[in-house]
Amino acid sequence: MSERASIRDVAVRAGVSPTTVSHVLNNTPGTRTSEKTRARVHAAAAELGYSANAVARALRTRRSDSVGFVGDEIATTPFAGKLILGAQEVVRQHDGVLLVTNTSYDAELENREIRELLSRDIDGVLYAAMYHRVVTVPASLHAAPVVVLNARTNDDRSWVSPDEYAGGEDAAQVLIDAGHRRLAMIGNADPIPAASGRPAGFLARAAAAGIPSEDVTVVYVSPTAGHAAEAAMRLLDRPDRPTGLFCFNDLMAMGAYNSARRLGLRIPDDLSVVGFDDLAILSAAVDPALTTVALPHLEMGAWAAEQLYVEIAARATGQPSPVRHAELRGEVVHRASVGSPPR
Amino acid sequence: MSERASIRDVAVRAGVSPTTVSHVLNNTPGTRTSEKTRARVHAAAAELGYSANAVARALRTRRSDSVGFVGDEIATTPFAGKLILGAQEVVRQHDGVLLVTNTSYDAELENREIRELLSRDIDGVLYAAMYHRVVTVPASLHAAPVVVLNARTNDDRSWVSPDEYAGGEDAAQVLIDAGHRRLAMIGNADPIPAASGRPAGFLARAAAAGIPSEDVTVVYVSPTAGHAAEAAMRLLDRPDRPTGLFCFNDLMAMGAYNSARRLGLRIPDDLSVVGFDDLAILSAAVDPALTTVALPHLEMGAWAAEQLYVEIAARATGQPSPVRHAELRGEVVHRASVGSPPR
DNA sequence: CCGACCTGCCAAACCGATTTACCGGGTCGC
DNA sequence: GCGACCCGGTAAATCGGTTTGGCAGGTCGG
Repeated sequence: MSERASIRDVAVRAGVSPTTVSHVLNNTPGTRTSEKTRARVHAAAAELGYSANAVARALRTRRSDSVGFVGDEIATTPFAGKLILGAQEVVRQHDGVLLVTNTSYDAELENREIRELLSRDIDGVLYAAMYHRVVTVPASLHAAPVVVLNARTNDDRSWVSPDEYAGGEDAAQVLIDAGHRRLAMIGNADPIPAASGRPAGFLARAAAAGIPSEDVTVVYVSPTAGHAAEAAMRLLDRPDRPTGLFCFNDLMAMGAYNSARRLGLRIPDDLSVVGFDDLAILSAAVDPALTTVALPHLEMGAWAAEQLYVEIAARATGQPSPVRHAELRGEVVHRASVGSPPR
Repeated sequence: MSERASIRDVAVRAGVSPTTVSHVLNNTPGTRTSEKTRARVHAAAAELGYSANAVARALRTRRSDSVGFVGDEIATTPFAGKLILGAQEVVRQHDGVLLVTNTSYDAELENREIRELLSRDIDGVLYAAMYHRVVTVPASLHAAPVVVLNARTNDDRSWVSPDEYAGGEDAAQVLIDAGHRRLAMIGNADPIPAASGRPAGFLARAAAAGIPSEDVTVVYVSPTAGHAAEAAMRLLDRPDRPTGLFCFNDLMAMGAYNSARRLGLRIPDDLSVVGFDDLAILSAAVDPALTTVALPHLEMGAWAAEQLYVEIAARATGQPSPVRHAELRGEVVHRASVGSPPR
């Protein structure tokens, strides 16, 4: 273990001082070193398999090349993994490392974790929510660069969230493209951004396609498969039923699937269904596989990490943090639940 | 940012030396300090909101209170989150922090990530697989404490994996308890531990319950919903069909669901189905909700972290690492896909 | 020929903790 | 009354890097 080479070892082997080794290996701007010496240093470092001790460096430079990822729940959705992965790819390019913590919606725990991160001189934090909502960044983070991920905030901080409106538009477009002219949406009655954005986009696109407003229905229910099933039952159990149905999320689409089955409606022959979220495990496994609007988790994670590095760099040069916001559009994943309208 | 109090600030305020502050705050064994002084130090630390800089401490002690979590894929399954969460709870109790990395089954990337972790003086690493298999710990980790998580290894290292045999037993028991006497299993033809363990336990328990061997069938197919559906078709499309069906995993159970539906068999009235994995999103959403054997991810994560800390402590005192192995039993999650056998 | 300036390199300070080694002063035993 | 020992505490070294502030020696312009 302890046989790791230090900068002194490299210096001795190259016949120079540690200062020079540091300058050469870091390409420190404003320093000069002859080509010959540079070569000797590089050779010595390579022979010893030297790589700088990140802890020592962090102590001196007050920069640890590590960023914290504080999430509210990491265990129950596959979303967390995608957010983390997207962020990680960017962090890796910066030779950094991700410190992941989970707060379980527990404010006290969150503060303890944040202290723990701060005591490690992290360069910044990604403050992530597992579903799109409005968060407030804890006061303990006031001094650190922070980007809010998969959420928005009223604090003066950068954030990135899904473009819910565009998602609603895209869902409508899928149905319209398939030829549907009688549409419905089972929405979410909760007061969260997605619950208003998705139907707004859906309605707008339907209107833009010239579908009369009496031919597109939106109902709002509690976001469970059970409530969605009831809503679908009411929506579908009549002769002039919609032929294209957009559900607030994939889980609710499963409720619609069940109701359709009970009513003897085949998907996609009698009814086309579009979901939201792209819970891949679920939507690819059911029969028929569910066409759905994916959430751009990978992209959001990457965007947030990029932005965080921008803010970290700004702070390093003493400039104010450039606050930015983004709403990213998800892609439609075409599977088998959408077809032409009946007859 | 830079207004964080240092140990010197505390020392000045308490009118003592940094040495004493360190002794008091860490309760360093073998040192003596008067009650009065201790009180002053604690008061000063509290007033300044002091907490030690973890980077400086790590540099001096060569112990960073951080452990690496290196996983092969973190984005595609909800398993990763549970493994991480289980580990994290233990790590947190040790005032540590988890550095999460993802290798995407890419050996070169893996080595880069490991170097990155090692350069940060991590205390040990959790080497995690997302599905139970046999792994070999990369050579670059030879000097560090390592516990293999959700996998086993032939290297001389600790590991923890699911008890596949017990899972197979439990699945059989669920069906037997419900009264079934004609059983089948759709197994996995891949050469992985789960593929042999689960059927072995299943068969053993069926035999123990006195079910004649000609009444329990096991077939092995490629682990996809499609292949499982075909297998289910063959298994179920005859009069003496089994009434209780165990599927290698939840995804394959979905295939069986589809075939049952095609054959006009109702679940659980005509056919009872037990899955494996407890992909909660999936199994709770389908109709009927799937009874399944859960994988003990949380518990494995916690076990691995505990064991890692044992090995870290051993190393600190110069003892050899106590290598241990564990196979943890998952719990049966009872939902709605198991009922009494028909008639 | 002198001073200014450049080149190439290094010694020492520093980051913030822990750990080692030691030091006054009081107590105790004899 | 003297050495041994305990008590409560501190100064300085240390971990492994980076950064600051120079310092020889050579070159160049005037």
